This record gives sequence, C-alpha cells and structure tokens, in this order.
Amino acid sequence: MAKKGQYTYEYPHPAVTADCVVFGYDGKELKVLLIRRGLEKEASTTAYVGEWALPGGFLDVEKDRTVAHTAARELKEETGLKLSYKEFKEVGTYSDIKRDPRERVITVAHYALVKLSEVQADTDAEKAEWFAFGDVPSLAFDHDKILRDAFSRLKQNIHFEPVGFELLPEVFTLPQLQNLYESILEVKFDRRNFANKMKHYEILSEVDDGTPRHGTRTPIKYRFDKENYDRLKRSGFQLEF
Amino acid sequence: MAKKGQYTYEYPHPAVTADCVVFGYDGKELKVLLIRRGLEKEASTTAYVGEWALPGGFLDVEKDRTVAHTAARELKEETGLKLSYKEFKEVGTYSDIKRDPRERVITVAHYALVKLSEVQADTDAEKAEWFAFGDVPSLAFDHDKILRDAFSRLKQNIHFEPVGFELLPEVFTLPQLQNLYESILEVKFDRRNFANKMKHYEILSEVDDGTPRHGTRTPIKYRFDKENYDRLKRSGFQLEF
DNA sequence: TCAAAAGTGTTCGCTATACACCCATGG
DNA sequence: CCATGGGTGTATAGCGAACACTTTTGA
Repeated sequence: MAKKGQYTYEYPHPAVTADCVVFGYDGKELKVLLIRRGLEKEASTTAYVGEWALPGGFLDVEKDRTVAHTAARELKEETGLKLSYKEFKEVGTYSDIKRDPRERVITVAHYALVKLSEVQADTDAEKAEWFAFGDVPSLAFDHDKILRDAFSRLKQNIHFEPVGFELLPEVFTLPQLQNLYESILEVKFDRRNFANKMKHYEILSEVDDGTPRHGTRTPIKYRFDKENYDRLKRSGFQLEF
Repeated sequence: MAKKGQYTYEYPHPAVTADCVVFGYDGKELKVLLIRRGLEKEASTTAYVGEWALPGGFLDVEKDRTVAHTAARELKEETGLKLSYKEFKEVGTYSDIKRDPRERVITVAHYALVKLSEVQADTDAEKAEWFAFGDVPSLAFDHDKILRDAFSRLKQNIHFEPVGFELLPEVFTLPQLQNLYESILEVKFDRRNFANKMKHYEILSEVDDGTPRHGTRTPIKYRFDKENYDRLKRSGFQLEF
C-alpha cells in the first residue's frame, strides 16, 4: 500500500474497500471463509475487533488495477488463499453513509468459488476459518447482508455458470453434484430426473479409475467436460434446474 | 456538496461517482438520456469536454445516504429529471485505474426506466438529449461499456421485473408491448403466442375508453394490473419470453 | 381496391415430472 | 440379513411453438 502520510483533496473522498465471499463445498454442505477482525492489524482497523467478518480491505489507489485486484490481494493477505482477480464476480456496492462508524467507507462485494479439497491446506488457520453456510455467526458491519446477497447471486448464476464444477473436485460423483445443486438452490430433485438431465447435456465424462464396479453401490466417477460445456454455452443455452 | 477546502487522509482515497443510464421508450425504439460534458461545470470537470456522456457525478460524502442517492441527485442537477433513489438499479462498479485521466475515480453505474411520454417535458433540452439506443455516439470515459452492460442487465431483468410497464405509458396496446419486448430482447415473437402468454398471466386489464371498436384495425388498450402482477411475483413466478 | 395492421384458437411435439425395481455393500 | 445408497427407463401431462383467416382502415 501507499506510504502513510498526508493526502489532501479539495472535496472529501470516501474510503473504498473490496470484500470477498469465498464459497467452498465439502461434499455435504456449502461453506464460507471468514476471518476474525483486528487480531494483528494496523491501528486503522479498530472497529468490530474480535468479531467475524468477510475477508477484504482497502483499495490501494496507486497499485490495485481494479477492485477485483483489491479483493484478490486482501484475500491473500488475510487468509493465505491465492486467487486470480478474474475469479471474483461482483455482487454489489454497499455505500450506506453509516455502514462504517469510523469514516465513510464504500465497499464493493465479490464472491468466488473454490474447490475446498484443493485449497483447504492453503488457508491460514490462525486467521481464517471455514463455516458451514447455515452456521455463520453474526458478522461485523453489514457483512450479514452482503453474505445473503452473495448467496442469492450465486443462486441466480447457477443457471449460467458451471458453478458445480468450480466447487467440486476434478473428479466427482453424480450424487455429489446433485447434493451441491440442492444445497445452493434449496430444493430437492428426483435422482433419476437429475441424472437424465445431466446426461442429456453431455457435459459429464465418465472417469475410469480402475475399480471394477460390479455393484452399483459405489457411485460412478465423472469429470466435467469443459469443451462440450463451452460449446453449449456459446450456443446460447442455459442449464435449467 | 461539501465546501471546497482541504480534506486530508493518511492514505490516498479515490473519488467515487454514480452514473445513470436512463432508458425510455417512444413506442418504437429504446432511448437513452445523455448529456454533453463540461458546458457549464466547475473546474474539476475538465476531461472529455464537449463529448457525450452518461449523466452522473461525485458522491457527496457528507450528504448522500447511498450512491443511489448520488445518482438521483446528479440526474436531477444535470438533466432536470427527478427520480427517487429507489428507481435506480445497480449495474456494476467500474474501477480501472486509468479510467479517468485526472485522478483515481471509481464509478457505480445504475440504470433506471422512465415513461418517456411523461418525462420528456421535464428534461432540460439545453443540457440533455434523448438518443435512440442504436444511434448513441461514442461516449466519454468508459461510458460505452457501461451503457452496453446496463442494456444487458436490463435484458436479463426483463424476466423478473415489470420492465414493460415501467417504460410504457399507463395505457398501451398489445402491439406496443410486444414491440418493446422485441426491442429489448432483440428477437421477434409470434403475435398470437405473445398475446396468449400475456393473457394467460392475467396481468393486463382492458381499458374502455369509449371508442366503439367495430373494426380490429384499432388495437385494444390495456392497463397494467399491478395487483395481479405482485401476486404472481410473490408466488415465485417469472415472466418467460 | 389493395396493402398493412390487429384480433383470434388449435394442433403438435417436446420436455419436465412422476414413478418402481434391482443390485451390491456394509453394518 | 436388512437397511442404505445408487443405478436405470418409461409413461403422461402440460407448455411452448408453429400456424391461417378475417376484419378494417388508410393510402
């Protein structure tokens, strides 16, 4: 960040932050990454000390190319998770005049999807913790609302984006995929219809991992067929669920 | 706005603006309200002088409750159009480090829908002008991109919001409504299917304006049935087109 | 008088949904 | 051995899409 000092303007300026809602999935539940505020931060962060909050922080006016870059940088600093700025999807701007008790702060909220199994090791357990979406405690600032909004944005985007494939490991089973869709959309699907529809889209390819599968008790493993998916998407299709 | 003076911070702060894409409909084409930049503005507005741009301006850190309030205030000041902050729907945040040549400026773009017939008289023709969406000239800053994004947001939201009824006059005809949907979605519909679907939703009520209508050449006039629409929406429905 | 605009109803095909049985494993 | 989990196919109903003719007015 720019050096601490004196920065003067003719009119008052707000501070701008980027916040991140990082969703993961452990095969059973949707999870969110939270940090505990103010444990080892500079003096400027004195509000809501000790409370849980979304990772995020101030825009570096001189270095951050966009607020998505701010989100990526702060996420890395605060949780150890290293994501590209491209993985952040904007949720919205939160600008209420009283949302931060210290000074006027406007935040741009983003969400990102990660493969929990692949990143869990990277998250710095000292500072950050994964919470089941249903068990998230009350958060600092207006982060409760931001979290709710991010979730409903995710719920909408599931029709247009390969959400399932960004959250699941490379290789997954149909029941896992279905369970994920059910968690996000908060509904239940018929097993057979779900399988039929997925099959019909031709975006899954079976993975042969050697295990003979004479029974049906061990589910079939699949991999996401990105090529077919992209083709489908280019042709103006959307996943109907 | 706050008095001009000296406002000092420990870290650099960006300026924040709100921009407005105001859509109208004249019965034939989608229209957008633009202003010509810098004709009678204060010194700080010296970029892109004389070019066309979206209405918008700086957040008043001390007075604007949210950036939507900024949008409403600036729209009023720049074009004479008086809309409530609630009528602005957020499009997104534009924060590229080089998007404004003067200093770091982050803008939050919004769009709003107006009944052109009812507001055209309020727009200050000295400063602002309505352009057909297809004939919009090249705009200042990244406003070209903002305009495109606002349009595609509108295109998506048409499925969830009574877009047609916010853009048309109180009383309108089926062909007008269809034409509007076709303009926004950039497709053509079958006249009969469109009528059937609309009828089926039961959100139109016929308006009897006295004219006897023996022929079929003069279209039937309708009014939007907000009550039924709200009921439909509460029941988790969406308009499929 | 002819072209253009608007109203109206039916058929067909597809897709979403509902639904039952079998097999294998693990407790 | 039984409960649980997972794989598979079919039949039906409802909805979206295609489609033609008649009337009137204005040029």
